[in-house]
Amino acid sequence: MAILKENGLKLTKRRKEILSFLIEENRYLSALDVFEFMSERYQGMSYDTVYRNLRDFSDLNLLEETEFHGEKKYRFSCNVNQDHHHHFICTVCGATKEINMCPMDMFKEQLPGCVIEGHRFEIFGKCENC
Amino acid sequence: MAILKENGLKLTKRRKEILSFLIEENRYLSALDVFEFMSERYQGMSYDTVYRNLRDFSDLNLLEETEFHGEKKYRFSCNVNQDHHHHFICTVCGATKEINMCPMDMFKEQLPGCVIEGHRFEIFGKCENC
DNA sequence: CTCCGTGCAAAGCGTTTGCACGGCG
DNA sequence: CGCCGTGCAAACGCTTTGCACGGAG
Repeated sequence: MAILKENGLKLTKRRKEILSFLIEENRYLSALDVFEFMSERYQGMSYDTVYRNLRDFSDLNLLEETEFHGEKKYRFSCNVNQDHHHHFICTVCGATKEINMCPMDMFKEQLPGCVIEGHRFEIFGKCENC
Repeated sequence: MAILKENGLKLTKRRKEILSFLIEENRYLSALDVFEFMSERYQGMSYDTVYRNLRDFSDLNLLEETEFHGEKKYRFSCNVNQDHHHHFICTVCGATKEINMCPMDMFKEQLPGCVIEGHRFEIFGKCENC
């Protein structure tokens, strides 16, 4: 949590709770998911605060951010493991499982003239609980 | 184009032009891209018509649909090659290059209890023209 | 001549922003 | 006590929908 202070962000109750919740849940959540959880604890909790904080956390690389295929909303998940990895993602509950294989390791530059800036590899499906 | 008729869609001038444009461009385009092109040909061309047709084409699997990472809008590209494949995608112009390697071939089910429903593998970067 | 396709307008959804108050440090 | 964080409200961008007219079959 020290990272927050280092970047000039104050350690408010709401921030702590949002982060704790994401760490505890350990899966991809929408802003609405977080908002609903927070609303149970703070009456009058506002959507904007959730968004702003998720955005701030994400900018500090505390979170992983993705969009499920065909969905237009952002999904956030707390990034404890800083190593490069990919995910199996449950499209029902957002649960993730780390996949250590990276297709880029197998993929030897067959793109003459192109500058590779990033990649994305995600497996979607239903986890054992859904 | 016969597919349209088979599914009860009429062959209108706008439809033909939208499809031709997508085939000719051979890259991921936003609805706005298509709208702007169409507007040059038909004054009074409406956004809704573009959307409706892109949606219809996509539902008939005539198009590939994706969202660039961090973008909230849909991108469409005409799917001539029906074989399973992945893409290098230029984040500037939307140009694509087919990648024949599929990471799922290397990936032997290490996800006990999970039902795999789909996957996504995309490489992002700049193409030789951008 | 009958429907489907279209343009127009408005609504919808998720997200972002401006402003003034309130609480952390 | 200064400034960042927050709630409220409104705006935003992209997409979708309802309705009545117009064109394809």
